[in-house]
Amino acid sequence: MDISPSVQSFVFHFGEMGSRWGFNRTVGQMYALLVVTERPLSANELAETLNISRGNVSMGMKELQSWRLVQVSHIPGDRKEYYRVTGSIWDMANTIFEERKKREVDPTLSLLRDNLLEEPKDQEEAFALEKMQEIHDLLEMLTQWSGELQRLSPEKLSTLMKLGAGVSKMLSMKDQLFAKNNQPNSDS
Amino acid sequence: MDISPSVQSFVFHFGEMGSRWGFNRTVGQMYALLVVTERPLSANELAETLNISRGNVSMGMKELQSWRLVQVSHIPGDRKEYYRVTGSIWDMANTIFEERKKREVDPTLSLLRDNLLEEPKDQEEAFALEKMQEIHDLLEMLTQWSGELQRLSPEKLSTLMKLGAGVSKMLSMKDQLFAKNNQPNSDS
DNA sequence: TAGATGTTTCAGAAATTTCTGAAAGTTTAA
DNA sequence: TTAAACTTTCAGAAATTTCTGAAACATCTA
Repeated sequence: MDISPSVQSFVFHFGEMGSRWGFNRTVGQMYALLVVTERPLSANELAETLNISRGNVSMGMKELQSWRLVQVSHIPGDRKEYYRVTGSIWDMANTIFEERKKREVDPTLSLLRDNLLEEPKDQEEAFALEKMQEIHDLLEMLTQWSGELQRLSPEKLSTLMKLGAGVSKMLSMKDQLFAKNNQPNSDS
Repeated sequence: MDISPSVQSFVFHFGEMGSRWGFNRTVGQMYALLVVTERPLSANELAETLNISRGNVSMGMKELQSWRLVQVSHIPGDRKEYYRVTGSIWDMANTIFEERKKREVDPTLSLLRDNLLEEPKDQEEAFALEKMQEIHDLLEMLTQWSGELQRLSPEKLSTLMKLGAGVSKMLSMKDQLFAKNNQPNSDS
């Protein structure tokens, strides 16, 4: 398959960046190509277009499926498997965040929690545990926060974004509002 | 230097995770050790404690300094250089986000912007450009948003976090507030 | 059942990244 | 100026990751 120069630069760039997001160069390229291509592509098309081996494509698709970023689809009367991305760009970002959280943050939280059960034996250990506690709390905050964002629809999110420098403002609004009611808490 | 088992597990874990955050195993270990150690450590102490070469420590400190995560400090009457982390855990998270943005997101945005200047030649290219536009917009949103968060004090952030499932609720409040385009209204 | 058309697997080759340690460089002090 | 105490550099060794391609496997059809 031929690709235009801008698609090519996009694909190469995401190959390089891909490693930062948890997959290797060729997997990043395969994903990028699928993102910007409307119709599903066969493994052979991917291999030829990107100049990589058929086996590599097979492994890459397996990995992207394990990330829930790619699905298989079939064309009636054709035995080949065709691949396409799952969902929108927003879904893509959500999925990547979620998977990375599962793979990176969750194990870290679990290790920190285990360590925090110990009693410090001396001043040095107490300091270390204090720092671990801080990291733990920070990660929990981020986790909770990102969960919130994920549950928002893209439309709502966009509204939120457009508030621009307003997050801080929103906070004081919230204070104002709840000052007059009596529940500062919005648990459900 | 001797380290307790929990510190050891912390250090090893951050060594493994470190690569996800943009630095390699030993750099991750060095940083983790500095985070949980109150007093500054010399290069030799780092090398001995982590069983790595002196040269590696030198390179690692250089890298962590380029990330603005570590600073050099001196002890009067001692010619050695001692290293310690800069700022709080919150500062650490901010710095890492900021640096990663600079290294990963900014170049991507710039590439996307360049590509988006092109006129699509056919339907396929139009689709590709559309997707690139969506990614561009998403990244801009995230960039703006994270800028907001960074400007918040940890205290305010904590308030925001405690809103818990309230972000969505807050949004509708905001709609209510601005619907009439006048001052806040105390009904809920 | 054989053969055609596809996919997956995985040993080891290739590429890349990381690490070591010796040599070179720097700074201080006598 | 020399020496001592320290740091940095970098060639190439070691470790790790990625990729290939041939063989094994799967499925369908005649």
